[in-house]
Amino acid sequence: MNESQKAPRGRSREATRAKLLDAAAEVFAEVGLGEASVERICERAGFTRGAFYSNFGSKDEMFLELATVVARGRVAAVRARIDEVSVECDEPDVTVIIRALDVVGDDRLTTMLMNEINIHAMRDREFAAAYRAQIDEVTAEIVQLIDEVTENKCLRLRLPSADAARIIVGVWGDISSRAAIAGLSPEAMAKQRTHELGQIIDLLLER
Amino acid sequence: MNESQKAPRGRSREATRAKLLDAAAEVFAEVGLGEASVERICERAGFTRGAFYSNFGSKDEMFLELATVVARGRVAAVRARIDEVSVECDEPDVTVIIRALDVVGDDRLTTMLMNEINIHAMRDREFAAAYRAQIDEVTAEIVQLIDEVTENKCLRLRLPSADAARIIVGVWGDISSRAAIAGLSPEAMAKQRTHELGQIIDLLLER
DNA sequence: TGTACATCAGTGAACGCGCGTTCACTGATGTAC
DNA sequence: TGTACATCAGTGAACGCGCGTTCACTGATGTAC
Repeated sequence: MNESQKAPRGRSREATRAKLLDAAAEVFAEVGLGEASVERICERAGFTRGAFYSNFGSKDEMFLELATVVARGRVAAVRARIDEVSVECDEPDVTVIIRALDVVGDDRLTTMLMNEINIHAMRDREFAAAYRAQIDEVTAEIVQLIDEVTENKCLRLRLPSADAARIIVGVWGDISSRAAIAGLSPEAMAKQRTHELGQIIDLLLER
Repeated sequence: MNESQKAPRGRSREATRAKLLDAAAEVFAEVGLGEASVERICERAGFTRGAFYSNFGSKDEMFLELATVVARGRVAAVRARIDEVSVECDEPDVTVIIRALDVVGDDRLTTMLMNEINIHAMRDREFAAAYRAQIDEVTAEIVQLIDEVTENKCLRLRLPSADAARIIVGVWGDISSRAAIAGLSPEAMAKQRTHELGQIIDLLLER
């Protein structure tokens, strides 16, 4: 409260950066890195192009920063969700895994942005290395979650949990992409995801 | 032989179109639709920009045509490969499915192009409809193949073959993407794909 | 077969628009006395 | 508390480059006689 009364310089600069990054996330998702103009990003954020270059070195540099922020955010979101879910039900069910993956904000636009980041990683070896590290972190979280759940419920996997996690993360991405292409509503998207992830988890479990 | 002696007008025009499409496939894969310049495509194909606009209405129009050609080619390749494999061994093994999927030319660049097409489908509803139809065709081929193999070998699936095919196609795409990001050599890529697809197929089979 | 003409695929110069980027400036915020 | 100055986040005009697209032209190929 009393922090926002004055809005000190550093704070408002941070806010500008954040607004520009948010706007860029949308525009990059909508039209891709190449077609996204700095003008369009700034317009959406409510600033002029000067503000952009006062905060970022170039369009590409900003894309890399955004990609890092998004990837870190994703790791944090999954981590937070896992803690939350673990607290909610101290005797976790298998569906906990699904719920943990149903990260907030994993909608059409986010899927498109993730795909854009993904393909950029294919094109830029240096960026790819950093990006893979982030993916590995997410996967590691899922591994831990799987181990926790299977142990608690005395379930057995048909594959090492690392492989299982990799498959789940991969299928998760594929489901999101197909849902985005199909133009499903957020609810339909969530339902489909739950169903298909459920199938995969069933497959992964020993009968 | 005697066909190429004269190279009649229609023929050479077709060849020009094909060269431009091939070059475009590479450039779109390398840098994406937005960053790909008509100049760069023409340079690689060995033509001037005039030739481009003599053959295609615009850059976007060409991208759509390319996407259609690639998708059709993919359907044809899987179909051909399936026939080929079926003929080779009249008592097919499960690995037949894997071999059928290891379509020729499914390398780094193709994966990047497929991802580019994929994300374009997320952005363009009309194109998405046509694209989904092509994917469904590929999936239908896989369904048939799975049915054939499982019947011949008296194997049982833990899921309806339609779901199994969808999972296989999805995982296949995910594996290709990760391999492209990891910058694996074609051989390493193929090996990884075989291994991971093998895992999935094992999961799908009743023990 | 040879000649005159028609066709048209591909050339390359030109256009003008929009882009990424720069920079001199402004005015709100923070500081010193 | 009030005043004078310093700072610097964001403004907006300007630049020039490269792009997508156009079009008058060329010369190789095909056709008619």
